[in-house]
Parts: sequence; C-alpha cells; structure tokens
Amino acid sequence: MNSSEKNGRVNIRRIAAALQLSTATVSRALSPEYAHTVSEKQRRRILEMCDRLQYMPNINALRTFRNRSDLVALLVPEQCLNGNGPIDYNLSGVLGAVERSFSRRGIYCSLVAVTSQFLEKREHLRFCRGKMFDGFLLWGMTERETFVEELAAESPPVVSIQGIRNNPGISSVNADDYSGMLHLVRRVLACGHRRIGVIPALETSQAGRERNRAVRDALAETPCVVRFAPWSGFDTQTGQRGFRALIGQDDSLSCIICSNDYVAAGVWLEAQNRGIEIPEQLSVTGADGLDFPVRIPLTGYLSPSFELGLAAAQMLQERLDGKIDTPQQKLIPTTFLPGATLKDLTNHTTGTL
Amino acid sequence: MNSSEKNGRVNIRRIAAALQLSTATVSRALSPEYAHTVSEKQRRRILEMCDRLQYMPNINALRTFRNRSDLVALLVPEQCLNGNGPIDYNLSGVLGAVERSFSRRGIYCSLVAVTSQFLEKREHLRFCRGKMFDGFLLWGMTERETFVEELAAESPPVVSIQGIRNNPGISSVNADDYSGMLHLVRRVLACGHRRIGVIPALETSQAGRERNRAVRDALAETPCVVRFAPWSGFDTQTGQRGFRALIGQDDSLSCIICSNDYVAAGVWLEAQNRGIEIPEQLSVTGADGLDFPVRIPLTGYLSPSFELGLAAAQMLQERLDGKIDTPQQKLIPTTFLPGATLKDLTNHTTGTL
DNA sequence: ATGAAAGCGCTAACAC
DNA sequence: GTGTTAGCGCTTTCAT
Repeated sequence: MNSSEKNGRVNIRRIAAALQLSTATVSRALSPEYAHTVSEKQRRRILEMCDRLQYMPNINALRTFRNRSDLVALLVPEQCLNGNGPIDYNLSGVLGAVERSFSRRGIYCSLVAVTSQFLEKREHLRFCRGKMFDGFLLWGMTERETFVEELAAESPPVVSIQGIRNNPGISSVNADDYSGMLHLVRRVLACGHRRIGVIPALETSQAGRERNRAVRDALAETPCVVRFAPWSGFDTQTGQRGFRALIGQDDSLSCIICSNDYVAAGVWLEAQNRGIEIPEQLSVTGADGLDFPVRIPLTGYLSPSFELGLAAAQMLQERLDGKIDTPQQKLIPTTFLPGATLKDLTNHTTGTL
Repeated sequence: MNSSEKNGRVNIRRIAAALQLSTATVSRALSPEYAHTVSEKQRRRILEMCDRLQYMPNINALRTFRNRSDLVALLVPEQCLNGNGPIDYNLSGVLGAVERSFSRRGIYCSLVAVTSQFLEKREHLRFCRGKMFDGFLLWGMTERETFVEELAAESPPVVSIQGIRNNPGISSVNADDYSGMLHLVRRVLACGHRRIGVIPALETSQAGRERNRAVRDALAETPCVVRFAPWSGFDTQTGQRGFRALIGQDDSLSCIICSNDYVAAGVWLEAQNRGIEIPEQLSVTGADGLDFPVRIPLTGYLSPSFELGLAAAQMLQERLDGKIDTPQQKLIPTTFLPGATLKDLTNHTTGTL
C-alpha cells in the first residue's frame, strides 16, 4: 500500500485501488483518446467512482506530460493599470474578444502588467522556459520595451496588438490608424477648414506615429495654416494644455485635430471654460471612438478593438495549433464616426468627400 | 544515460549532468529555501549553467509538488463579454485592481466567462478538483447562477464582488448601493421634487435590488407622486423606452431616477430628441459614475470599482495564505456626485440635505 | 555539502 | 481489455 492511499488525498491511485484496477486503466478510461480501449462496464464503474470521490485529474501533472499549459498571457504596459481607475477602454475591448475566442477551446488567458518588478524578475523568461504559458499577446507595446526582444528570442508564439509590428519573429494585428486619420483630416479640409491646430500623438507608440504621419500627409495635400501644439500625448490634460498653447499662439484656428478622444475631451473642456462653442466657433476631432453616452459626440474614427482581439486570438491559436509557422501581419480598418464636433464651413449641405 | 539527456530538452537532469552533479543539488541550489545548503561555489556554477542552457524549472512540475498553482480566476457572467464591445466598465475597474494586487505576489489572474459551455463541462469543478486555480473571484453573480453553490461546496477560497453576499461559504465585497441610492433620492426630495419617475434596476442582481429598495424607502419618507416605468434594466435602451413610457403616462414629472448612468443617458438622449432641457425642465439622476471627461455630468453616485477589486484581492489573498479561515463580508461606501442634472426647485442656493 | 533513491500525480510503451 | 513498468520533471528524505 502506497502512502497516497492512506491519507485523504484523491488521486488516480486512490480510484484504482477502490476498484481493484490499475492506474493505467483508470487513466485510459478518463482519456478521450483511449477511453474506447476500456470496456464499457469498467468505464462506467470508473466514472462513477470518480464522481463519488470527487476526483478529477490534476491539471498540473497533465501539463507536465503534455508539455503544454493551455494558458496564454496578455501582456500590457504598466501604465494601463497604473491609475486607480479602470483599464484602458480599448484594451477592454481586446480582452473581451480574447477571452471569448480562447475559452471556447479550453484555453484561458491571464492579464499581466509589465511592471518594473516583472522586468527585474525576468518573468517573461520564466513564462517561456518554465512552460507557464503557451503563447503571448502583447498589447500596446512599443520598441522601447526591450523585454520584447528577449521574449521573441525564446521564440514562443507571440502576437502584438496595436503595437510593435516590424519584429520579424512576432505576428501583429493593428488598426489601420493611418487610413483612419488620413480620411478624417481630409474630411476636415473638405469641410473648408484652412486654419488648423494639431495636438500630436506620442511618437513612442506605433499607432501614434501612424496618426501623426497621416495628419502631416493629409494636411500637405491642401494649402493651409497648421499649428502644432508643443506637447503630445493621449490624455485629457494634454488636450487642455495643448489647446491653451495653440489658442495663445493663434486664436483664428477653426479646427483642432487631436490624437484621440481623451485629448479632444480636454480641448472641449478648456473651450467650455472660455465660452467657446463647439462646433459653432471651433471644430474638434478625436480618434478611438469611446463608447460612452456623451454630450457632444466627437467627430473621429472608431478603433476596432473587438476585431483586433478576435484577429489576434485567431492568429495566436493558429500558431499554437502549428497550422502556421511564420509570423503574420494584419491591418484592420477603422470606422469613420461623423459625430457632431466638425462644422461644415462650405455651403454644401454635406461634406464633399 | 537517461533518454532526456540525449535529446535537446533542458531539464534539471541536463543541468546536473553537465556539471557532474546530482539533480538533488541542482534542485537545492535553485530553491530559495535550500539554497544555503549548497556551497557558494557550486551554486554559482549551477546558476551559470542554467543561464547558459536557458534553463528554468518547469512550473507545472513545481505545481504538482506544491499542490498550488499561484493562479486565481475571475469568473464573470457571460453577458459581460457578450456583445462585440468592451467589457463592463465597472468590471474593468475591478480587473485592474485585481491584477495589480496579485501580480505583486507572483499570482496571476485569468478572466473566465461563465458560458453555457462552461456549465456543461462543469469547468468550476475541474478548476477546483484539478488544482487549476487556488482561489476564485466572482463578479456580479446572482443567486440564479446555480454553479456557485457547487463551487462553494468544493470549499476553495471564494470572494464574491458586487453580487451574492449571503452565501455562508463565500466572502463578499460589495458597494454600499443601498446607502448611495438612499442619499441620492433624499437629495432629490430635498431639492423639492414631488413628482418623480423611476426606471427601476433589475431585481436579478444584488446591486439592483439594493438600489430599488433604497428608492422605495427614500420615497416613502416624503409624500410624493411616484411613477414606475414598466421596464427595468441597466442599458441606454431601457432608459429611452422607460422615459417614453413615463412621459406618456404623466408629463408633469420633474425628475427621473434611473438605475444607472446608461439608463440616465437614455433618458437624456430621448429628452434631447423632444427638446426637453435638462435640468431646466427635467432632472435626471444616475448611478455608477462612468468616468469620461465630456460625459453628461450626471447627478448620481460613484461605484468604488477599484476599491472593490483591491478589497476582494486582499480578502482572497488572506484566505490563500491561511490567515483567515472564515468568510468575511465587506461593504464599501459610494461617493455622491453632484453633477449638473438635478435642479433645485427650492429657493435655497444649495440643497438642504 | 552532496548523492541515492523514493516519491508527487499522471501517462504510455509493452506485455499478455 | 488490462496490468506492469518505465517515464515526465522535479522534490525531499535519508544516508554519508
């Protein structure tokens, strides 16, 4: 008699002993693949006993065998979980899609923030080498995050979402921010705006660079006066400070193009303080399309967060299944949101674009 | 020579063989607890070799030994991830706090939706019996979710957040929705409103029942006319339909009390359509306090989502650590938000409450 | 300080 | 069909 049969622990040996069977038979009866090699009568007895003793195979033992954890991690920059508030709105969309996609297949996803502690402990290496996660989703990672190189060097399946897209070892799924912003700024110009303020996005993020490039490209197509705010960023405060700087520099601007909805909200707040009416006296555009009931819906474009998550999950799944060996890249279109913060300065009823 | 030393796999045997040591010594050198029993020189050699061969202990093997996974699951109702949109705003706040609290201690959290597939496969039992997760957080679970009873019967550490609070085997952390709504409705009455419409919350959720009870209790304190919408719910559409029904029934109402901010936004949208100005002609109150800069500044109260997450994580941690054996209950206060959608009908400059 | 060997819970190749 | 046995990767007791 083995020690594990004496004490209260329920394990495969306990079930086998209770039925005077070998552990191998029990193991087979419980395995979908080999269940048919066990006689129907035995199998029923075994399942009944498992039920009675509330036995289910230890998942960690299974995982050492399969050399697979059926777990993936969604790694996000620390600042996403930094404040005492909710997680980033777009991340939230991605997360919903990821959970839905994976749980269907019995794979679960952990949300992991890349903190300084994470980096010190080199958790990403432990995750790979210790077989903790089978694959990784990265959200909003920039080239500055040097751990990504180390992660890629371990060559696990990795899909980057709204971030790094030029790493040869990593698949990527990104919103087509360039086209989204290009169309938006063209619309601004088509509405007759010729004195335009810009509060740029941070150049540190891929999406930011794309948006900035699109703004420059679109504005170069039509002669106009353009003022750039001395600050860039993605938050409301950047919008407020940016607006003060722009308006101090040139109070004849008719439209402010912002890097996202939070920045646009900052402009809106500051404009309100000064009694400037939007869009009557000033137009403002955003980006991302936060889905809250707001007073004035921002003209901008919608980031396809849910679709990004779905696509990334599918891509990772295919790499986990071994269907695809080489990293893939994917670009997902954004959706223009007409909103109500862009005034048409021409005499046409609708924009001409 | 063992087979595992022939092929490319790096495991503890490989490290031991490379240094002509026993696996026991390597194991000790890598264990924080026993590292001191290995000579400094050996330990250094071992660590170097691990580094060189990129070895880290297989986490799943460790877990079978420790009988602990250092993993927890956050279980949420299916409908939270149902649409093609982001996850619930309040859940998002909880999730951020939970991740932060646990990752500090090397514990990671998986988000798991309780779908019909989950229930069919009885995943909650596998999670417990298979030692997949050490503990569970439930978010927004009602008594209708019968799997919770089964989960509790396995007696793992469980903390319910914004949900079931009367299960003797389960700890709970809830926002004090009753007090929050009670004070809000008293404020409405103190502002002189006596003809009041109510769009109730769903009775299926704990928070919903608390809010409804508070509304009834507060309204019973002062004689007034009260109309209830024939629908209850938590979304914008409920607000729109509820408002149409209320206004069709009685167009002399001066204030509509809504079950949350989404419902209030629905009322606001519908009022806008009819040219009814808020709060000049009609007051509206919400609850939850969605945090976006240009949202309608609803009079209502803020749900302490982040604090709920922190408290729940701490409670679960204490149960995991064995510091506490018995389930605890905790109530966290809400914060009144003055907003700008409640008109003071009295002649006082401020409310009298 | 180190190694041999038994053990964790489970699977799978090989007998019969 | 079923049992025996070796094995997965790692820990830990008991020697020396």
